[in-house]
Amino acid sequence: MDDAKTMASAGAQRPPGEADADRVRTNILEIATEEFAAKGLTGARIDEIAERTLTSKRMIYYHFGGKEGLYRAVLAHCYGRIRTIESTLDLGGRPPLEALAHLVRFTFDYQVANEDFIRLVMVENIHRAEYVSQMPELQALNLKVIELLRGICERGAAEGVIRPDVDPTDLHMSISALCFFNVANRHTFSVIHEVDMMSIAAKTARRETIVEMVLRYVRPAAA
Amino acid sequence: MDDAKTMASAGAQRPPGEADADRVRTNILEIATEEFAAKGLTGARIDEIAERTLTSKRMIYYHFGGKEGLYRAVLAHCYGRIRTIESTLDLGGRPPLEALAHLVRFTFDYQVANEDFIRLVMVENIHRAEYVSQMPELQALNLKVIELLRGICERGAAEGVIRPDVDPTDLHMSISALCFFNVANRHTFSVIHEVDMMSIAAKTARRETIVEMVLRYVRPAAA
Amino acid sequence: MDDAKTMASAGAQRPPGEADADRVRTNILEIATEEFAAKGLTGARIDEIAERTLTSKRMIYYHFGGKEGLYRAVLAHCYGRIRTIESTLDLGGRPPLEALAHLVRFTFDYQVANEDFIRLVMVENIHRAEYVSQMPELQALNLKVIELLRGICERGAAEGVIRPDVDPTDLHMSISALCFFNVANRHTFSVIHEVDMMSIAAKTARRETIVEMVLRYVRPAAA
Amino acid sequence: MDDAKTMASAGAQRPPGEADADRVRTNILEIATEEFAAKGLTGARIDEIAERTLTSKRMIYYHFGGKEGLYRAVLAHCYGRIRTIESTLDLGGRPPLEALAHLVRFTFDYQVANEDFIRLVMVENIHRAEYVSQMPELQALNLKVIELLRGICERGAAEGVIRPDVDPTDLHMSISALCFFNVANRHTFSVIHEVDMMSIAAKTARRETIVEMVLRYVRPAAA
DNA sequence: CATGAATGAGGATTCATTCAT
DNA sequence: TATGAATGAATCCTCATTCAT
Repeated sequence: MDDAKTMASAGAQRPPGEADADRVRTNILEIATEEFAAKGLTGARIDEIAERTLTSKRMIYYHFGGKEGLYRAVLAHCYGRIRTIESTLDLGGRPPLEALAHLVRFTFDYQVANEDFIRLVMVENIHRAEYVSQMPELQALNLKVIELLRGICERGAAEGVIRPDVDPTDLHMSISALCFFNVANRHTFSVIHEVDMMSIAAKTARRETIVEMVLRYVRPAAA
Repeated sequence: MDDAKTMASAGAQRPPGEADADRVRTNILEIATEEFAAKGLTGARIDEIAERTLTSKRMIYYHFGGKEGLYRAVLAHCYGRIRTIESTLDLGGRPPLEALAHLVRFTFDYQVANEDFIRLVMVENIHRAEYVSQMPELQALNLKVIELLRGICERGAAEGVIRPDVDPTDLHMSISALCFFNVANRHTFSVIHEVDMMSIAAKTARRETIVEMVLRYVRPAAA
Repeated sequence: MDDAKTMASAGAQRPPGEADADRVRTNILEIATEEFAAKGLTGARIDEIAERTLTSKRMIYYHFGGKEGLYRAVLAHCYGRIRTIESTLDLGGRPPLEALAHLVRFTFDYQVANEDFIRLVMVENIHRAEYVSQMPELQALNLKVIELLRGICERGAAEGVIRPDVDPTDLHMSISALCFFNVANRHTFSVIHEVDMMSIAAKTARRETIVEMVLRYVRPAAA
Repeated sequence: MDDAKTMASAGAQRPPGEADADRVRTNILEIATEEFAAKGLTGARIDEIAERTLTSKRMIYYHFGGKEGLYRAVLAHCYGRIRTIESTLDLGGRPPLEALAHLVRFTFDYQVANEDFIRLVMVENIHRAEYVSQMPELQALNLKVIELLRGICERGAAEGVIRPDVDPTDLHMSISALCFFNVANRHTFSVIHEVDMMSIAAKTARRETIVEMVLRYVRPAAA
């Protein structure tokens, strides 16, 4: 988020209003992400978004075309960020099971730290993925995480510490499911079951349950 | 629909208007469940619900007070149904691990068969459980499933086939998470990863992965 | 216009709000006719129309669906009126040429008296008949005037006072063109040519020119 | 477009910017004519005009002051063109009736070929000639056609082939009305009466009807 | 001359809810 | 209980025009 701003004040060889426009767009995008995450596509109000930005409602239409265009831009931005962040993951040197545990903890922590993103995915699923399906740049995003998991599985199978029949995509789904639920469904789950899911202790405990679950799942029966 | 009518006018010793009113309420509730599940609380339209109903918009206000009242009634009805259905589960005679596997498969199948309920839970989480928190009858619903799991865990621990430190609520969360994701996030996941999640084969495979994951998680290390 | 009102206060055996609703619709229609005729479809403002009616903007949407729906209703109403009015024309007893002259004068007078209708037709032509083409009830309106002209031509031909090769539709087009121009183009024509087209004298003179032109056109060369 | 550029930069002794400015003005004017003719003054969009232009929106404001200024310029340009074109008409040598027929055919053909102009006149009449009235250069444009008609009538009267009481302006109005209708009202007329007005055959037939009508109108009764 | 960005006032439309009968 | 009509406060969006560079 801050990158654009930093770059703008630094580089400055480019056309005049460009840096400003970028800042305006980024600003709108930030607020819109929060609003759409908080209230959904239908629940969010263009007026409220505009009010919270540094510019006017009119600029939302100028830069993003409308409510749907803004929502699409928010989706694109959020999905884009994961790719970027995933790239920072370095699992190279670790033994397979340790790498896997690290990946699970990373996923858990990322989702906990990015509730907005989780909620946007929920919102998009309420809309039956109607918008991401129409965004070619998001289809087959080919998240690096799948490749990482494939590498781990292959190395682990070679070393005999991971069952050879574990499917990377299926494994990713399990990890995602376990981590996602903790953020997405925490509100109803904690009310219905009267349990705490927000404290650091609860989160840590849950995270380790998930790590354990994943490791036990991939390990060969006799390992 | 017609069944309700038949039953109502047949079995009833009560004043005629009462059965009618019941039928009207049930009818509205069914349509509203579909609409709220399909479009969320903000996205659903009172006019559309009324139009699909056998009665008029006025009746929604008469019986449920308004949009929020109707939404609350829908939540109450859906959560109530789980309790009812859970009661039909008979795991008594089975050995612990078999009972657990059965419970997981039941949970998976129920969620697949009741997408509307899953989506309503998503919707409610988007609203940060604002409505279920205000419904005393839903708080501490004490779902029977927790008791079932506790029984399984205890019997399993006694028999040495389940680790003694498995927490029933934590286990329920894992099962729920794995099953829920399959319905809730199927739209985005299948688009992003270009995988099929809707075919019977895909569902069955996924279900067995989940069973496996849960069983491996609870079994003692050397079992 | 007044019919609905009259009937409503007279008949009164029907459901309660119906007469009122009719009056509301009629009122909106009247104002809308004026506004669309005065400023065109794009130029007219829903707010202004609403302000001039006895009800609110919301009612326009309730009864007519929107700006286009209202415009369509206005077109339907105006075209419908001609049919009705044409039916009052009684040319039966007159000799062909006299009947024709009468019809021309009637057309001229009707158009002069109904400038709004003329302007709506202009507006619709600016829109390339986009709306009337989509109104099945207006296509092949089968205006009675064509039948009247056909009758006149046939009788006239039989009596030898009208050329046998005059086509009724072509003749109608000529009459329409001559009358229409007088209302439709009066503003630019009178400015460009500095002539009066609004005085009663000017209108009468013009009307007789048109009658003359039409009669001379249909008469056999040697008649 | 490119021709203009070539010619401008080639033949010109003038300051280079001037030719450019001319080119820009002409380009804007052409596009604006199309847009105003297509959608009317209210319906046309400055943004759309600018987009279709080779330059930017700013230039419209620079050269024409705004939407109304541009519309005025378009009117001036179109009316100016008729005068120019009318001047090419040479009826001198022909006998009066032949000259008249020629003039009618010319008028008809010009209007068919210049639909944009016809539509602009319609648009201006929708605005009750509000703009042409305020353009001194258009008032009393003294179209040459009136003079031509006066000449024809006088010669014809002298020769006894045209009634002496035919008024040139009135005759012009009749010719205009008959020709104008064919272009202006073709959309509604062809829909309502289910007739073809666009084919070459239909146009030719209609043109000859008009010629006939005009000639019969001016000829002395016994001619 | 040229361009992208910005603006405020206006304009069409929708929504949950209530009223009259 | 039932129904069509009515309402006002939003809500999304568009337009002609101007500014900064």
